[in-house]
Amino acid sequence: MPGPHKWRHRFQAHVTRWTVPREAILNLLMSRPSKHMSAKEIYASLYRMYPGIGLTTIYRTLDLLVRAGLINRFTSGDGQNMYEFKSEEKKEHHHHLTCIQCGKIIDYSDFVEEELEFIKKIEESLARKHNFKVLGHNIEFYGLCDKCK
Amino acid sequence: MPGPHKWRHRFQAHVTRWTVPREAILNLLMSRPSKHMSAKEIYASLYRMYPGIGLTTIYRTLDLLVRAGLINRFTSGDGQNMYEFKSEEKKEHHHHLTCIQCGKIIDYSDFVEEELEFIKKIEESLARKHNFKVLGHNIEFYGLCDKCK
DNA sequence: TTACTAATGAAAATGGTTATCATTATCATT
DNA sequence: AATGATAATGATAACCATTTTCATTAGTAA
Repeated sequence: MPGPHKWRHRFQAHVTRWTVPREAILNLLMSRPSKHMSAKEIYASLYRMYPGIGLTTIYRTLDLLVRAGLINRFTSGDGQNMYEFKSEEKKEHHHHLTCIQCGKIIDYSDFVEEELEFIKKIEESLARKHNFKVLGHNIEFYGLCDKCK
Repeated sequence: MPGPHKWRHRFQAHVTRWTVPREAILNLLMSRPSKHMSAKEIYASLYRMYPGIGLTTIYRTLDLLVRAGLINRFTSGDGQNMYEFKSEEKKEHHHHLTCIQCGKIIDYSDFVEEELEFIKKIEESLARKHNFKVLGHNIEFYGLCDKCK
């Protein structure tokens, strides 16, 4: 039986049952804010304490957490999805810098104000022009990190 | 034996031989600027005129074209890669709007000037701060299109 | 405590992409 | 134009992240 949890209620708006795997996965992601992990990495991290949790459940729970808005999903360069806990603080809004050589991912969070302004302008324009409801965005830069240059 | 081609020389800076499949694939992408196609769609489109071209070669050639800077690759919402001919005209610089419901992709190219300014600022900052050489970026919005709202 | 059924996990399936390798075709040289 | 070295091709199998299936387990309301 899983215990109480800060996010339990928010999560339960999206699913009916609060279970051990769901708590474990959410805890793991929360314990490392803005740390990117793949489904397999999460599986491996949890294996010692929860050997019973299967990869399938990891995937299903990550889907739920994304839908509940508690974590972000983004595609790393090599085709697999990465997940990270979504902080509520605006100052931690950030994007990713991916090295196309070694795959290293750097977070950056400069120009957040300007970016938000820019994004807002675009969203308004898109809504007007294409009658499109913008729900989110991905901004990502790629290139070569210091070691791979 | 493949024929002459506007991009032949540019392409050959990256590979040694100019072949029929390479010409066919490049021609197809060029004939539909800013049309997004998956490897399979390209395969299907070429099948009537070139039944001998295999999917493997499509993938390999697309890689080459991306490396040669002649086409763009981006990941569509459902995980597969999409390709489009990269126009040289700055005015055709654009990004994508993906409907998370039906998968429809809309190009938009508003605020290009502001965006380029914004991007440049970020790239400079990243280069300075992380000693990172920015080679490109992806900006993508997702949400609900008019039909799926 | 019970009963309902959502959630789980093992295994198999799926699907896009990549590796292998024998065969073919390009192109500099003859 | 013919040759030959080897880059490129294509059929097949392999790969690998993710999803589906389905029998079993466990949360929750009663």
